[in-house]
Amino acid sequence: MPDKTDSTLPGELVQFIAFLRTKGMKVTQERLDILREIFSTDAHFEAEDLLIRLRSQGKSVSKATIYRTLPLLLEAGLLRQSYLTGEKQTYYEHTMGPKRHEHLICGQCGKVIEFTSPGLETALASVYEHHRFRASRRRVEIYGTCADCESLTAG
Amino acid sequence: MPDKTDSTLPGELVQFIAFLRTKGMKVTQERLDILREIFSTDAHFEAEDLLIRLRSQGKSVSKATIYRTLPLLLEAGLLRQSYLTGEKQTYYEHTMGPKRHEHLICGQCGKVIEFTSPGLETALASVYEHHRFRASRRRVEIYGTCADCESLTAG
DNA sequence: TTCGGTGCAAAAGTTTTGCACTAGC
DNA sequence: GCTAGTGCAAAACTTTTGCACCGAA
Repeated sequence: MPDKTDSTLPGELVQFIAFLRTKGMKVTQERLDILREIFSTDAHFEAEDLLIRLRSQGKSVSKATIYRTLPLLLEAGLLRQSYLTGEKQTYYEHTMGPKRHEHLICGQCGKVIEFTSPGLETALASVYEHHRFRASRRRVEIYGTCADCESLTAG
Repeated sequence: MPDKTDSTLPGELVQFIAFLRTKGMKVTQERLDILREIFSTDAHFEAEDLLIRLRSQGKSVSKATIYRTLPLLLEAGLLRQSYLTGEKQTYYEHTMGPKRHEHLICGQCGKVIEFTSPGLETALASVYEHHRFRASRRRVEIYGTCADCESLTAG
């Protein structure tokens, strides 16, 4: 078995293992399986999704362990909660490094348009400075109607 | 009983009643009680809170009716979902006309700092234009550490 | 009078927890 | 070997739904 701290491992694995060691927690197979599965796609997901995906890979991780692991990943900064897809359950998405983007969400067709805006960065930076706030993560979601759906309605 | 469309009624009531009539739905005492209670404070709340608040006023509205009414208020644009306070249940807050604000949320002490930013408005307006997106509501939440907690940590 | 709305209670669905067993360290 | 972590199943909670009765239009 390769050394788990091998520098060729994906960054999120290294980060999670370091996080666990720092907190004196054990690096278990289940925790690594969950992390790997989460980072295997960019999709939003909920706890149940993760269970199904893991099962389909032959990994048998219990739902309880998933529910116990997700808060760890949030705390480690590897995961963030997302509320894009649904309104009832808790949805998650992994953090993929510094390339952050915001979302325009169409209430008609559900389409999610990602965008970045230098002007937004500037405006927020000045807000942080004014409030002496140290920002770590954020959620910018704009709900409305996309161009396609708008033209359908107008048509 | 005064005419429910009396122009001296609070705007949100007029708006809700108009919404109900437009959809051919009935203007019931329960629906009005729920709306009034929601607009009686600016606090975030969840369905259960609302039930307790209504009960304490002697209004007996069932939980089922609350759960059936909240989606109507969302659809009418009088309510929006908020995820500030908790991570599990669905939290709501009423929309209070045009005075919208964004939130800085301290992960240490839980403080919520509201802010507005003309620069942010400008940046978003240009994003909408670029994507020909018609925005109706939004959520801008920045998580991090407030100045007070930061100075405590820095010692 | 007539349906849509409400309350109640049961059901459905999500998340948490107690406990015995397993596996990292 | 010691203890944290896991799986299972039950519990705790939130939200939805079926049905009989009620009340707004």
